[in-house]
Amino acid sequence: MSRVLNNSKHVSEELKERVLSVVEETNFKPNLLARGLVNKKTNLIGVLIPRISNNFFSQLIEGINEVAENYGYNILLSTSYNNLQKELEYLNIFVDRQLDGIILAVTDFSDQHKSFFEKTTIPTVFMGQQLDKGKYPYVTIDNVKASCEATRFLINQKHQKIAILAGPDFDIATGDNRLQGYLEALKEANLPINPRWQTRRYHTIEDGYQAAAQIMSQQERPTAIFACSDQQALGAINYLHEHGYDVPGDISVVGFDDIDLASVFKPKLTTIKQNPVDIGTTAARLLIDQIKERPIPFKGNYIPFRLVVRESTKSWNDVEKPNYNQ
Amino acid sequence: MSRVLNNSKHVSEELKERVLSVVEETNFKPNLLARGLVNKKTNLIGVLIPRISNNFFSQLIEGINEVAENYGYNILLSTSYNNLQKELEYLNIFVDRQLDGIILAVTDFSDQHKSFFEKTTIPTVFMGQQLDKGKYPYVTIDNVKASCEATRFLINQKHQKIAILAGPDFDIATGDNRLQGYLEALKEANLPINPRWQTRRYHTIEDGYQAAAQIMSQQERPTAIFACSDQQALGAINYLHEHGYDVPGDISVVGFDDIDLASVFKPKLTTIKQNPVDIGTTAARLLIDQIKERPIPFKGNYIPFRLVVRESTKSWNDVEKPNYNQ
DNA sequence: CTGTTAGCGCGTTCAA
DNA sequence: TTGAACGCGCTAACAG
Repeated sequence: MSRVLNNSKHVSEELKERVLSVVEETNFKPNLLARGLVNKKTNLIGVLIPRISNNFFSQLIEGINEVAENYGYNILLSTSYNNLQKELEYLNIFVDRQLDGIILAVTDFSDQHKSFFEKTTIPTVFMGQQLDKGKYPYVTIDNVKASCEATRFLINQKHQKIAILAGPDFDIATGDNRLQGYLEALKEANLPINPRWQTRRYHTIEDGYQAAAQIMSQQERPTAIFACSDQQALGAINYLHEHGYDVPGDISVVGFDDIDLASVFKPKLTTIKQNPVDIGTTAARLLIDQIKERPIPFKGNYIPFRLVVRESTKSWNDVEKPNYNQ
Repeated sequence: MSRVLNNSKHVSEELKERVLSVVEETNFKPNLLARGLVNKKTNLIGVLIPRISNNFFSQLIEGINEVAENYGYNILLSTSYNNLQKELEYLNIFVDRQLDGIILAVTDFSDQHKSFFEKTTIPTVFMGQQLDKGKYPYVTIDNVKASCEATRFLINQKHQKIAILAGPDFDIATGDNRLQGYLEALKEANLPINPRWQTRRYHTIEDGYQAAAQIMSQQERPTAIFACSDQQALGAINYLHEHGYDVPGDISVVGFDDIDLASVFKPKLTTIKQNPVDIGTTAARLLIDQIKERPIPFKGNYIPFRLVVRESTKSWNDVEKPNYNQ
């Protein structure tokens, strides 16, 4: 029976047919739990992300789902809400449930993470950033480079006073890395670096609004803002509009991600376009390669990005200098 | 051993401690597959939705996840992309994997669905609409009522020519039901019903744009548009802006869902606010009640909604009648 | 109260 | 080539 269903060799045609007809008649379904118990395989991939209701992450999942489906895997989904304890809890659940692999978008990489991944042998792929010096396979865009490019673009547009709304403190990718790219671009152009034009906040509209408020309430104001997420960019623009600034007339704003609505928003957002679905599919393929013990070509897989120039930015040469901007 | 771990009665303190200390030392983890094989329980809930990268659905999942977590369940996530075959495929996988329960957001309810659910005994809760005359437990907002309320609001605003951008043909909730509510409100007010002011399309920005194009290219144009999703509303406004209409100056637009960005968009969207997280938590609780064989009070659970009036609508009395609107 | 054993439904091994 | 027995790791039932 088992031999027929699993396409073993050395089975006579006759027996095969006989078994299959009985299978058909009795509507027999193999018990996947029992099978898993013997095979030590569950055909289940654990996906752990900070939150689902963020377009970026949900698109990652769509990508993962697409290839997982093709290979007969299903997805066990969990969300950490950026909570370290929860994250480790779920990782342990993944182990207990004997999942075949894990795809993970962490923000922070603590010592506890480290010791966890040293202990476990479950194939794992990280998304969103390189971790522990590239010890584990990962898929991401090059955040430093992307951020550098966005900043350079503003510099080419003759902006000299550029603020950045980076991700929260613990977030390496959208915080540290993107801040780094921004600083590199500024240094490269010999522009002054002003710590007061740098904020580290969550990627929400509200936080973007607050960040803009904080930056614009200072004596010296920037002429351009580079927000490390479209959400923060939208929040910032909202603040600017409410306080009488025109975008891009008075201030240019660049976002990050190119969410659905970035091109519908007024003004249409200039932003770095990531392709999260690609990140997801690549991560899933990498994971399945690992599960099947195929050699992995590269630990680090960088997914292309590109700057999409729309209407929220303007060359500083072209704007009539407003008098409230000293 | 088993008795200790499962908190059976009649275990001496001494044995308990002895066992637990060994468990501690050897870092013993029970094999959940073997346990499931015996207990016929997986502590896994299958969630099947049309797509993840839609804020409405991802919030549903967040709600489900929240209560599932509290009860020790994990989520097996699948997406149907509104594809009937895929949907049935996944439902069968859910059965094969012996999930403890299913939460499902279908758009269509075919005969194949029907026969599937007549055969299976897995506890199931539907989200988004009542199905098969309320035979199965479901959680939703009252789409007819909500749509009626939105339309009534426009009527109270003195609009007489009101168009509707409804959901796709096969979609009962955002298509049929919302169209029905719209029609009821019009009849109630003795307003003319114009089939040319009704479209049935997907809930995307692009489709909203196209729908608006279709409606506004006619001889007689409406003065208000009720879009059955914020996405369509945004697309419609985009079209209107591009073609010289002011919103709400020339045309009022009402949306549906109150997505994140509805309040940031210009003009801020008047829309029906659903609470998808509540729908998710309620569905999950209902499902767990069913799994634990607790009696379910109501098959139908209606989650409240409310109309949020912002800036995309205006009383028709207050607008200067433009000459292009005959 | 506790040690032992049967059996959950598979895949695999060992004879035949 | 194939049938039968064994064991995956657990829980439940049965003795003791």
